[in-house]
Amino acid sequence: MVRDYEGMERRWQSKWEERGLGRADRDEGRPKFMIIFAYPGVTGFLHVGHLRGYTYADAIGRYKRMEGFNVMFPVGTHATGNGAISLAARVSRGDEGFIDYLVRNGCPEDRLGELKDPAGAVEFFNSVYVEDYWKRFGFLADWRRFTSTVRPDYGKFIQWQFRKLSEAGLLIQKPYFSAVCPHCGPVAVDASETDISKGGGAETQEYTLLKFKRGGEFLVAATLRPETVYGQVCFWVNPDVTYSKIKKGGEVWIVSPEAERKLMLQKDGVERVGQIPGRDMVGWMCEAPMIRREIPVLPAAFCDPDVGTGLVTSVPSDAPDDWMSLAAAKAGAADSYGLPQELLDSIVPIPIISIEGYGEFPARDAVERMGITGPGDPRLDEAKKQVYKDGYHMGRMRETCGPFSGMRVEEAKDKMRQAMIDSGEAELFYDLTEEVVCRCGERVFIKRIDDQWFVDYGNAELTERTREHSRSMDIMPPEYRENVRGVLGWFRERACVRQGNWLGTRFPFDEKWIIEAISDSTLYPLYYIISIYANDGRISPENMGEEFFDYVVLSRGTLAEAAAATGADAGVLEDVRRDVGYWYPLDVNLGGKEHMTVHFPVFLFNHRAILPDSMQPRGILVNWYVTGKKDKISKSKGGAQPIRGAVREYGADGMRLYYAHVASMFVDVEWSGEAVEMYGQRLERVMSTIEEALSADRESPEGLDRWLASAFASRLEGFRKAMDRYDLRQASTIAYFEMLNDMRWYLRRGGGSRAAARDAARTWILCMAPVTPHSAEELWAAAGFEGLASESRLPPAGERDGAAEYGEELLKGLISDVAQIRKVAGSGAGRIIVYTAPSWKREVLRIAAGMGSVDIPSLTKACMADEGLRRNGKAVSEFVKKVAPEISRSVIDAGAASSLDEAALLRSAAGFLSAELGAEVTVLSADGPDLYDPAGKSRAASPGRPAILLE
RNA sequence: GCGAGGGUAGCCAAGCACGGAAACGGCGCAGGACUUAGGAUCCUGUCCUUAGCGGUACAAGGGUUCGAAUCCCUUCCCUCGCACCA
Repeated sequence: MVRDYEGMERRWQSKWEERGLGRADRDEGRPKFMIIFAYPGVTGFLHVGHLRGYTYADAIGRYKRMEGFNVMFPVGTHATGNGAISLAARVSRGDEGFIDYLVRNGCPEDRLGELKDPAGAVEFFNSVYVEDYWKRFGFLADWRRFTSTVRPDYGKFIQWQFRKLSEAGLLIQKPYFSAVCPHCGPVAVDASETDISKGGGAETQEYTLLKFKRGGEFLVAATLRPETVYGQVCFWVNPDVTYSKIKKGGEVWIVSPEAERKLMLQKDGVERVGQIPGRDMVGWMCEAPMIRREIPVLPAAFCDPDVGTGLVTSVPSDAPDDWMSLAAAKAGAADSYGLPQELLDSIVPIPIISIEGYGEFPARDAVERMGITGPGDPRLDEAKKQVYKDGYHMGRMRETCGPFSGMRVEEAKDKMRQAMIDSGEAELFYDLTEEVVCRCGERVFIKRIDDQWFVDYGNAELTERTREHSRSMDIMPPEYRENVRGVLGWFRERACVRQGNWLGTRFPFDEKWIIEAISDSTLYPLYYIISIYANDGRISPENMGEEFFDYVVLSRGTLAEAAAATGADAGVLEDVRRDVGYWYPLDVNLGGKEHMTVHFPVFLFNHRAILPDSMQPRGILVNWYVTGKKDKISKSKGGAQPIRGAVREYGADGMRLYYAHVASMFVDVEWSGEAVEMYGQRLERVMSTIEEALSADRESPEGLDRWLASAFASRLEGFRKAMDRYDLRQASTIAYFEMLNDMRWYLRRGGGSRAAARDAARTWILCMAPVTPHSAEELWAAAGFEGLASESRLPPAGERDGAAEYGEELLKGLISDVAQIRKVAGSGAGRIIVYTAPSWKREVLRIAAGMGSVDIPSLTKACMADEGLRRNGKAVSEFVKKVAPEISRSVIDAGAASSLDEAALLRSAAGFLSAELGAEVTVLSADGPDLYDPAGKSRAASPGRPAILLE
């Protein structure tokens, strides 16, 4: 049967909407449950991966609703930053590739104009997320509470958050080094290149500037390896570059013009006082820092004026470039400068670091291994990295390194740098590893920002209190529960504001700053409780000053005071306050694994820093990704399966089931359309089986209805347990596989009583409702059950019937055994004889069932006390030896096995068995008189495992 | 390097926090059923052996235990994070 997914989905979605199922209103008589997922950033279309986590949140919310909770599941978007700005800019300048991407994902061409404005882009995508993704997937969210971080009311909340952080003494100011465009202000340098047009792979490196004294001036070299200063033997200058002399703090420095420009952004009072060609510096002597030794200045072409300061100190022992250039200079490359040969000869490398696997000069070993022969070799870069990496992680300082001898390189590096900074021989300097160009076309540099604000997440008391609280939380997966404490521990100050062309909230203490993207998106679950009042106009942003939130969130002051201070209606204020008290704390914050090191820790910190004990979050749930064939199907690459097309093709329920069941929440899954299709078919089968069950109307074989009820009671119990620990996969296995098998067995066995089938179907459909709600409603309506499945309660736990379950297992086992035997025996049998266990064996099990713990000696003893059994002593003790361990391991349910009349059951099922096995089935009791048993099989018969003879 | 996680049958993937039946499922494959036909559906099988009850198995090797994929130790291999990116 081909179903019209979209029509069916829309039909039920509008029913839910009519009934207001997603709406969450305070109801003090009912327990509440509040769940959110970390809202997405507004940077374009989402892909099928994002819906994985969102679907989990909806399914959990639906389940809780069906268990009687008043559920709040709100949604929103995060538009802070420059995602929307750069998006708008790309549309404005007619970026073809980007516009093509938009159109491919379903953006109507006549709406492209709206996207030229960042605010328009935000609104456009807000609507895409809500209408095309979340509603289309059938989420029962409270749409009235939708909010976005760039809305004015949200901004008021964030400003309040920062006032409270300040109150708690957690806002601090100190200098900070950030990538900045001279026009646009601070930019994000990352692989997505949203702010920049070139250099997304660049990293910020911390150089140590080393000052080499010559007369009253300093030649300034930049190094990443301050630990190598003991190996300095000469100094490199590029003879073809004209260097700048700059004044810096009363000193005169010589650096490249590029470095001069960079230094002006990072140091105070830098100005140019002269110039000098590099050529003129060749042959100078200068005093190296730390070692205070005079070393010569030599020419080297590899000195790039745009890297560091364009001047380089030479440590040939550990720097492949230096090693090659020194060799070249000695071999005559420096001849034209008239340097005395004795001087060149006197320059000999000094071994300073010992690394396992290397000799006394790691640089020499590296170049030799790679077969590098000259200074211009491009592989020198790789050699450099290798030596650096090995040296840093495995090296130790040799005895040539004065007080640092014997130290591990990792440690010596910091100590030596600090020592030189303290003695005034060195300073720090930051630079990007490659050229970075802003979208506006300007070059991006690292700039010092003096009055940068930070949130002090390194605060020891806050850290401790936050860790303490995290211990009491429900955090999944369990590894993360442990790990999060570590993450909280290493968190330090975090820059929380920035300048430039950014969307976001103004920093309340200095309006030139805008609060950055993490800081404004971690306390926000709380705001969903309030956003509804702003959205429907009961409160306006003007009412939302500090006193407003102080009152409604922290219950500070009196209602009258709050009403007077805020200008808001007192009744409304009181409602908001009571709402907050009712809904908070948040029960589950669900987010992708990328949040583990940033969002979740800050989420915990902010709650702990600002809110009282009673409002601390209760749970965190982390979901892993859906990945593409090769790499992550990221938003920025745009190549992922668009959601619109996918949901049309596979159906919302098919995709929801795929997400829920394809793997545990805590592993990455590779997207596969085929797999989704499989789940669609699976769902189809479930539906048609339920439909078949609902239409059943015949008499079931004796006991089978009791079995069905018992089986579904057991499934329901398992389903609840799984859902209660948010194990959607296990729950789905039960609802879409195990229940299906049970029902199919029931029908196959000839079951079909109307009442029993409908009862089971009711439970079954309700178990489907969290993950595949549309299909569930469809079936619910077809069955004629009252109301909507989504607003029904899950039935209470049902009664189990051990004997009935045992009996059906017996039949399944028997069929399987016969098939096994047939397989190895070759041909099929004409007649099947089944021998049930003799009554004395059942008697043994009956005795065992009455005992607490069962072991061989005690069971044997107990059996021998029985006169009837004692007559059969030898066989009994043998049987006990075999069966006692199985009972104690609960392989066998002794109670059920002994109480069931197997012979009667098998005889009554003989017709069924004959049909199933395609052969006449005769049931005999192993202790019957005049037993027909030509092969002596009957001796093997035991309860639960009848003996079989194929003829 | 530091921190974390993992290696399960042809493939994907549960189980491992609380050790107890060759190890949930799915896909693939094989046989059968239903069919004009079937990529649809249903049944059965799918480590070796064998008329079902045996053997060997959960990266490799040791250990603890009556019993280990599950606990401990060693080795090999593979991911991920290391920050200002929701």
